[in-house]
Amino acid sequence: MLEAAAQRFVAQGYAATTLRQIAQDSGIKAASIYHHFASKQDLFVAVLDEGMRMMVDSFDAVRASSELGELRLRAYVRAHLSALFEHGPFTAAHVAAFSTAPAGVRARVVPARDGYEALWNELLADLMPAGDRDLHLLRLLLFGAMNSTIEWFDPAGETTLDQLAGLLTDQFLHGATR
Amino acid sequence: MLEAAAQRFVAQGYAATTLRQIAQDSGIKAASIYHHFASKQDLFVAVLDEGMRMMVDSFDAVRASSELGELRLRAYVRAHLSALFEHGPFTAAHVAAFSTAPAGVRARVVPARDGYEALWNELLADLMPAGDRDLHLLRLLLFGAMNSTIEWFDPAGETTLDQLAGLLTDQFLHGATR
DNA sequence: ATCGGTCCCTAACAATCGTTAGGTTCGCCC
DNA sequence: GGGCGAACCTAACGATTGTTAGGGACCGAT
Repeated sequence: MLEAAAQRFVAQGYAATTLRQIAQDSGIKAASIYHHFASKQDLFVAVLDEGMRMMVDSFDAVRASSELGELRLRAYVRAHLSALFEHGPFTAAHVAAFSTAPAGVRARVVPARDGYEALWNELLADLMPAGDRDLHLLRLLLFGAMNSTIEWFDPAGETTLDQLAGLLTDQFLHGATR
Repeated sequence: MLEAAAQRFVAQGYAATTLRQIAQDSGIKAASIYHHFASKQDLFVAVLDEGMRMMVDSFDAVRASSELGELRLRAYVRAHLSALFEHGPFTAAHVAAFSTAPAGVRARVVPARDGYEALWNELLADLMPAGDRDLHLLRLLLFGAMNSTIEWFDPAGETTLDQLAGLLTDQFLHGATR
């Protein structure tokens, strides 16, 4: 049921998604949702929290690997994309539907979000030390590029996720000109 | 009234925005909107089309300038950001609310959207000729980075729009490492 | 055998939505 | 000065929304 909800939230956003739609996708009736969640807001928060948990898990999995230097960043980018495209609709729901939720709901997800962003800030500070450039701003640009891929990238198309991760990492580190 | 509508669509998305809200912001009643637009969908399309028109205008203004090479790209990036932050909420509405609209409404705006994207594809092909790299993919990454700024950038903050345009251009062309 | 709890149902609630019908006011034009 | 259309109003429509009340079926434990 959580998965059906996530899929709807990805495709339609928070407000446009109906509890009756989610219920039908899950093979139950709308009122039955309230046996598992106290409100639509709670259901939404549960979906987004699950999505964020998966991103952190993906991140931690790379931490245990032994890649070095540039390949290391590439592995993290690949992990981020993997959570977005390969680990169910939860993470995609977080990225796509977060901004469509009312402010009150968004605030409940921000802490988990901040935690993940902090991981990336530390990662970039670790991989690209020294220099007066603003790593926080660069991280935001990287996130913008990575997260926007859900709007156009098709993992079943010509380009593979590995290739996309490679292109993203290479472009981020060395730019579009070679 | 179009402006009030755009502001609401930016902040809340399509589905969560009520005609009664837009009407109240405009100092009229909800039913009076129907004297200017045939439906909520038409109003939304009008807002997004206006936003896209402003982006194209911004783009064309740079075309008339005489910047060369790297500075030229930077001027285009600055123009894109300018449309996003300085030319009213229409362009921001397009970027932020497009994905929150039902598919039928989105389809009506796609042509104008495609036109603008084609301008950028030509621009990049012109500025960065030769090379087997996929300019279309790189353009999507650049758009992702640029458009995501509406979610966090504050033009009244420490960093100016000029600085942000510089950082974006530099990072896109030469990467985050120097 | 019966209790408690889980899971789901039907039926309905008040609220709010986009939209329509019909009327009023105002200024412009012949 | 009579007509006309633009701009706005009030009032209401049917549909849909999130949510609640109350009940039935099944389960394992007592």
